[in-house]
Amino acid sequence: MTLKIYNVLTRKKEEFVPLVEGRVNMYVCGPTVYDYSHVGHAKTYGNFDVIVRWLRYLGYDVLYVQNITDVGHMLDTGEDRVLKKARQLSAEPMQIVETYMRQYFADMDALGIQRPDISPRASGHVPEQIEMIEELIAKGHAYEVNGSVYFDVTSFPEYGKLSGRVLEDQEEGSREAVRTEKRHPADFALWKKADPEHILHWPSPWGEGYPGWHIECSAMATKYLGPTFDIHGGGIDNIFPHNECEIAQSEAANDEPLARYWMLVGSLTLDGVKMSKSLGNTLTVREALERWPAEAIRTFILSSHYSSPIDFSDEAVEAARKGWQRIWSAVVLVREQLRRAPEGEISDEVDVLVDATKAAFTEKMNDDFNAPAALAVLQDFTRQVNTLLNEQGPQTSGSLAAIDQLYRELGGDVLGIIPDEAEMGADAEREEGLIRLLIELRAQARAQKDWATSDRIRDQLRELGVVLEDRPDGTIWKFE
RNA sequence: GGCGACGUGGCCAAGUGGUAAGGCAGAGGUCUGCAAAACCUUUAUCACCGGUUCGAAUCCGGUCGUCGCCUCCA
Repeated sequence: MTLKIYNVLTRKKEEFVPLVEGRVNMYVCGPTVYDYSHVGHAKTYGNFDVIVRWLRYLGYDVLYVQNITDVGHMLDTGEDRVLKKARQLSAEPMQIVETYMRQYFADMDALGIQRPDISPRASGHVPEQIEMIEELIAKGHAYEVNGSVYFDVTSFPEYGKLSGRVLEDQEEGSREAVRTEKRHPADFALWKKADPEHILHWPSPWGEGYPGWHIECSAMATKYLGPTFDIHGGGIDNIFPHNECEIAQSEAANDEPLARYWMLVGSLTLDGVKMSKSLGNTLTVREALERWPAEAIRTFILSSHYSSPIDFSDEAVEAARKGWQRIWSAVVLVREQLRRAPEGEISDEVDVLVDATKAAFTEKMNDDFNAPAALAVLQDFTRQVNTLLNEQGPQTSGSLAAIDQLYRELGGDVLGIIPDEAEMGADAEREEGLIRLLIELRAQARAQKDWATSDRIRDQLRELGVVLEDRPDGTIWKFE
């Protein structure tokens, strides 16, 4: 069974063949760190998180690079995003960058998104960027004007091959000052001369200045992954001009294809409207996490294919949360029963079920990382597990362990929606002991048909976020 | 105007040639001291029109509609 990936470059689903057997070099465009990350970031990096997890599950040795943009990303007013924020807060630009970069990692951590192997920062790779720009000038792909350097798009005939845009169709940009310097309206900045008030700047062969936005990705990808690597990812909204410019720069400088497979994820809208900094309708990851568990947000993100756009709304996330809860409840039940299960080998029935589930799940994920279909496999599995536990007496420890293991692998390691253990505080053991004690007392009350006491314990625990469920074989509990 | 997606049951969403996965919501039922959970049953011919084919949600053409990008955004 082989992995297939939809390659945006060829607009076809292709069999994945890495450059070096067993190894995957991968680059994903990262965020500009000048504000809190929002749920759009959660989708993009959550999607790639599962993609990387699946590649690793398949046994690939993955090197995952995701940049941090901390300089050069301009607003349409020509201002640097970071500098603008710094001025607003009367802070050092690098202070802003540091603050939001830490916050970005904290937010992604909270969502269970595994960190990239390398998170290179643009400001830390200025020499590499200058070097690439010099190479481009030397090869006739770039030219200098008044201390700024622009890429000459007419020198790269394949410009537009990713996004399908043709140069002649492009309308001219609106930045008058910039436009007059450029030979062609579609030419883009590799290096910008620093204005006197622009406090973030570096010396270069063309005077004091700073790198353009696109060049960082080309320079850093080349540095860490080589001139050609396996997968380049990012959000579909960056297909033009950013990704297109990356290809032009890298391929013009290195004389080699930049990436073999391009994977772009669909955008996220909020209540039907595209979330954007300029519109101000953003929902931050921290805000979302105050309302839903990380696993529920992940489940929502994974409930449609990575390449599709999704609409974030209370109802949609809530529906996903309930769907996730169903799976999680089954996991809790399995683990609870495992504590006191009779020793024994795995039953034939469970053995077959687990194998079939794994095979179905693998088939879906290998088909261009079809997480929603894989999730459905897990839902199907859950229904069968519930039936088994409810209607067929106690299962052996071998069977329960196999079921638990499958949840850990597919639900935990791959999809990241099944925690290893229920999240508990520092006094976890004491807390669990207290809950079990209360359950025991309640069992005594129930035996004496003292429903008042019994219900009081259940109701008050519920208020504390502990849900009790009475089953024929005893009471189980879980956090809400 | 150009480029690119998309339009599947009440909602979300898989499925890209052989008579429609899954989740949520709804209805009925089983179980239960009650509750919760779970399980069972139940709701679609795939925007519309035309074409190709023995056969299409799935391919081709057209119509209508939604969205993204073309300017900062993951």
